Amino acid sequence: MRSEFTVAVHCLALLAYLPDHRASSELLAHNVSTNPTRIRKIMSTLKKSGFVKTKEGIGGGYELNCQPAEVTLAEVYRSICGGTLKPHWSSGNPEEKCLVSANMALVMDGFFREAELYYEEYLERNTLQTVLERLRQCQQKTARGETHVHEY
Amino acid sequence: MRSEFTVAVHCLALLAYLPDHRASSELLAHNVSTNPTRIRKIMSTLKKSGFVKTKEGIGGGYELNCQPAEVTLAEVYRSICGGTLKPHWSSGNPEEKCLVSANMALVMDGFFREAELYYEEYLERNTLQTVLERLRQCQQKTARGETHVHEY
DNA sequence: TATACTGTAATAATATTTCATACAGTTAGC
DNA sequence: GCTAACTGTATGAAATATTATTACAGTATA
Repeated sequence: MRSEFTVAVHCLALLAYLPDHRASSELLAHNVSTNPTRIRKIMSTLKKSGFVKTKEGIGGGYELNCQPAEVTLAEVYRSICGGTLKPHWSSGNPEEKCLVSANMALVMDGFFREAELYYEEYLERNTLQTVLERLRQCQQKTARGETHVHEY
Repeated sequence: MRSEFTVAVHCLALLAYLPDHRASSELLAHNVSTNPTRIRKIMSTLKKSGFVKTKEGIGGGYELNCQPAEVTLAEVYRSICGGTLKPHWSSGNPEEKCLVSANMALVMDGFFREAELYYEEYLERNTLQTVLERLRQCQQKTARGETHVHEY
């Protein structure tokens, strides 16, 4: 579920990076290395949260609907997979009389929920702009001085 | 992988809770609601990190080897599943010429690694003692005034 | 009206997680 | 020494979650 967050950030970053800030699900899918259906599902969620606009029909696709410097990763995270840091599996058994077994699931839920807030606090400090900056830092490291042909 | 953390905390908390701080993998497995093999694997890791002592043979089992108030959840977390917050799936394709596609995996890795530090920072503030306290709070809420028979 | 899109459902393929079984090695007590 | 009750670990099966594929209805453009 957390890889959906990666995909969402990737798509938003790519839209921010592209000169016209627009792309189809097929183009996004190829760039992300996944399939268009997955992209459409995730972008559909991002649309509901207002990060992108969509246009159906010929010449349609997805268009960035926000300022890269103003959208934090925490907002994207919550939109896509907030509350998913706790594991699916739960420990103990509520039917048991033992204090530990009966309540451990509940207690751990609390810890995971609170820890997630700290997690989000970090994401809060980073925006789509930060992502673009880090991408450009990669470029400087791997191909200092060279110019790339960008094949979207 | 993060549910292993839950199991580890559960086992350590139970050992801390039990009067003699000792239990076999079978007893732990039943209390946690899982199988002894899983418990032994996790406890084996906790042993290597020094949180518990083990004794093989008749009358053997696991024994707490630390002070509940001094062991933070962050230490347990790192012992069991540090570095597992980033998803298995990676976005993009390093072979692509596009800056975004080529480097997104690397950039997201960085974010996940740093976010995990914030996550651990929260766990740092909580110890096995905290877990026991929260368990007792559950008891107060659900069965105020009643005495429980504890069937380990 | 044909074409190129999104939105979404349904299902297949794959990967991960959890469980079950088995057995070698260890220790204690008889 | 022998047996019984443990841990440590390997291996494979079962259950579950994730990702990919296919299909098609709805929409906008030319």
